[in-house]
Amino acid sequence: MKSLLPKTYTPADYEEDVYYKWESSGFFNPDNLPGPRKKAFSISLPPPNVTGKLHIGHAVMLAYQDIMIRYHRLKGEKTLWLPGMDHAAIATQSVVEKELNKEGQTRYDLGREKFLERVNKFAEESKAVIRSQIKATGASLDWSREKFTLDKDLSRAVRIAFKTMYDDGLIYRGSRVVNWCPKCQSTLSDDEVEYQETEGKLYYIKYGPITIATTRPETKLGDTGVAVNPKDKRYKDLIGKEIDVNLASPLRSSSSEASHKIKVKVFADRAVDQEFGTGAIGVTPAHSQQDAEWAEKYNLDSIKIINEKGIMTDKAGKYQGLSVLDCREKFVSDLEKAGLIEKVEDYTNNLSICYRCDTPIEPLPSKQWFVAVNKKIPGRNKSLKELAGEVVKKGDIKIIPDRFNKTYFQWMDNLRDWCISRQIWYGHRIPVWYCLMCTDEKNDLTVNIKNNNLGITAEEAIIKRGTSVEPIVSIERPDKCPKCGCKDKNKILQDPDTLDTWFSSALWTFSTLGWPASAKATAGKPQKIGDLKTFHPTSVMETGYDLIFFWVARMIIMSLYLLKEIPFKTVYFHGLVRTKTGAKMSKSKPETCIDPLAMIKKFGTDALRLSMMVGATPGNDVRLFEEKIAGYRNFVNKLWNISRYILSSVESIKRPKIEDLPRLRPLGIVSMPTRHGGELVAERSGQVRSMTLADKWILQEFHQIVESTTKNIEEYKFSPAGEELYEFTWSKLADWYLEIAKIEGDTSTGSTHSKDDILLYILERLLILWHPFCPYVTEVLWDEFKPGELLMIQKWPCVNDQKSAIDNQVKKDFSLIQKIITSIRNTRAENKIDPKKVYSCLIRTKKNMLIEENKAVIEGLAKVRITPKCSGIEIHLNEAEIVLDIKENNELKKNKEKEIVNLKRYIEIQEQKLANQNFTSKAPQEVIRQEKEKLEQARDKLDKLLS
RNA sequence: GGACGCGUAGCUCAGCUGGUUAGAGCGCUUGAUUCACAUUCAAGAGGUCAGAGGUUCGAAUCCUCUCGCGUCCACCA
Repeated sequence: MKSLLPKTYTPADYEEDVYYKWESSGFFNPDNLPGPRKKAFSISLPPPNVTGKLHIGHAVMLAYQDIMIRYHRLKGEKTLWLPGMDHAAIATQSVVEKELNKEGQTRYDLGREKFLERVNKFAEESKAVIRSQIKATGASLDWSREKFTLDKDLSRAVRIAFKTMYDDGLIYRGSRVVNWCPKCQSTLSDDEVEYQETEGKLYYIKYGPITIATTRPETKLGDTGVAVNPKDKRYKDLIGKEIDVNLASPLRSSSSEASHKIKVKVFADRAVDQEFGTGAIGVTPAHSQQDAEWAEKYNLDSIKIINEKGIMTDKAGKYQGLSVLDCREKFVSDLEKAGLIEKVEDYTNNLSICYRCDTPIEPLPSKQWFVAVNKKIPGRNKSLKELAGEVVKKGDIKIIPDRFNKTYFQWMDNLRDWCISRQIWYGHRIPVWYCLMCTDEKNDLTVNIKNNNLGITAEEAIIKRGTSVEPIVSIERPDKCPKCGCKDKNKILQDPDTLDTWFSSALWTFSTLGWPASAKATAGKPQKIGDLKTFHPTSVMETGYDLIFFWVARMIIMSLYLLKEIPFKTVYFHGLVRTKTGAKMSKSKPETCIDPLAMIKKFGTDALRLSMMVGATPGNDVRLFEEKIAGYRNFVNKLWNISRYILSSVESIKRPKIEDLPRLRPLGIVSMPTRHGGELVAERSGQVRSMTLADKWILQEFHQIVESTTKNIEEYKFSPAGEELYEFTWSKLADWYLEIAKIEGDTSTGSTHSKDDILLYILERLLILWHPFCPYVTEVLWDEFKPGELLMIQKWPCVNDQKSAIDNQVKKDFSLIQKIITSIRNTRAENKIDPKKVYSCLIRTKKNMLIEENKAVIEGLAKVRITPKCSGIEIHLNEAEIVLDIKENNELKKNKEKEIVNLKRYIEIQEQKLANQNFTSKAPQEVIRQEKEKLEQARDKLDKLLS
């Protein structure tokens, strides 16, 4: 054995070297793993955004996934964990824009090309930072397969996906009211809109014969209708009529500028709530999705009065050029002057805001690209939505915890067409081109250039907003216009927009495995080759429940559509990390955030990982704080010292080199206890010796923990797995067995019960069991144990049924020994006697042999000397009576009285229970037997206490 | 408005396919400590399992309602 390990484990001294050792071994790559490994196990890492650094949420997901990956690798499976990062379009672009702003510039100053260079540079730097931070968490990712959503091949996958969908009619360009963020200068999908309760006003405005109520008076300048409920008697006569409304006073000023006349059509729709406001709603088709739907249904005009910058357009008359809020103020004041405001109430409304920048969303009409989710897919007679709902309903994809099934279905059922075009520069540019020679507007290139402040060329602006330009959808830039044959590159322009970042993320499980090159298109299911064939569908998708809609649902949609198979078999949702008081950790309040890297530095990666896993239930949030992490740091140190003790004790008693010790069996087969002439024995170099009760007990407990850990991990019960292993390691192995081993295994006193083989046998396998949870410390210890070997590719222990059968007698007997020891210790402590003194002690029991066999253990651990005769304090256990040679003090007497009262009460309860005929006739025999036994034991004990 | 989660020891949480005198870690109290570990060891105190009904021989666990906390979805203009 090498030099002794230090007393305390200092993670920072080892972790980097260990990771280097793992990575350079090549075993993160499944192709290099030893053995046949027929079964594959794969996880695609949810790609972190290249926006900065790792946060605690990443650490959680990495921990869960690494546990699964390491477990399956140890199980002998072909295990792939594929890393990558997401370009995170808007998020990344806005980080860089902020940097630019600090330098006094905007992206428009740089221009598209220069700006993208800058973002790419930032992304590359960010990737390097994140990569090293991920490594710090111990994640055993196959870096040779690392991907980035903007990689060449992945970008091509995106374009192919787009074209395939376009050709199938599942992607279309349409003019609709979209969610527009005036700050990001882009559309957002419905899922990217968040809601915030805001104190506002509800204005009652006189609309000719009708009064309407609104929270956004300025939009009334674009009203073309008034909606009422069909049952509402107040407005019955007006339904179907068109009314003229003048939204300013003609009295004060005679100039036409001062008045704003609109024509509104009154219609009835059941969706209108009669109770709200006046029961009449001004309808603004251009600036509300709901109103736009009505406009289509009731054939209303749409007047765009707010532009992309949040400024009133020329259609707003004299308010043109004002910001929305300025316009509201001015307009309300004008209305007031004109006497058109009936009243103003305080009102709390749910303001829609951008999930990235919290800016209020401005719904406005725009020509954008959409994914049609309700349209039947040609040849499949199902829509994307139906496809994605089905696989979860049928159970092809299992969601853990299953309550998220409901969330999933609800979202899927209500899903509307997905707006995928974004007006930002960073991302996958839409694979669509337009031929200027084919458009009627080719002569209008100079028109409206002044209004173009979107940072795109005038040509692009016209193309994008134009109506008559035929899109050319193509995977690569077309050489010529398929329609007119024009070959002039300057006349064939690409759509300036980019795709929603979630569009590329939706392809993640397969675009990273070589799709589409690795999937030959055939009439039926695409034929897969290479990695795609081996690793897709992936085994598990592990992510936070906050991504269920953004990402998980969309991956399911895309995989089913493009590959005709599910992207993953199981979805495991972990909870979000919160502070000790349950508050959300938010980037805007750095003081609330736990920095995973700081914790790793302070307590070690293993401790951080355990603190995030143990005590957490799937889908429920976890509260994390330093004391908790420190607790697991202590545990890791305990494991360290257990190993240190075992390894050094083996050496100290002059064991031969570890290699020379009898190998019980090759790893992977637990074979320790064998029956030999009816007696459990250890096999060692042909020599047979009997095992003590403690030996049998710890081996039995160990085999149970091998089984339960395996089962727990297989069933995604990571927290119970960790808890049970923790309990075994600390309470059973360290606190009991090691202490006993010190006594029984002390060969210097003539004992013949050397524990070396059992200790090494357990330690070897225990390190493997712990490895998925705390990879670093176990690997360091393994190296001390078996220098030159790598723990991460050992074989996971398994137990065959026969060997793991529980011998209840062993359990009972050992439990009695424990109780005897504990009760003596307890009595000693309560009587405040000399802790060092060895007292005489008499044990009366039917199991004399048992006491005799474990005499040394009892004497050693309870600090007593067992004698045939003794008087003093009596301790009454169910199966034994103990007399300790010490004088009783008052405190103990009080305790005794208390115990008598408790026992009497308990006996009464048990008697009543057993006297109840309903109980005895209906409860199972086994339960009745147990209850009777408990009653008997309680009575015995009471008798003894009273005697 | 709809759906979901949570409310168990001072704190953070397990347990919840019904049957233990309800568990863990931290904290607290008492004591120990060359001999693996003070990031330790031994012992202890501390809970009418949010409340009220119900089902059952039996409920922390199943059902109903109430209260409190939180989340998601929809959205009223």
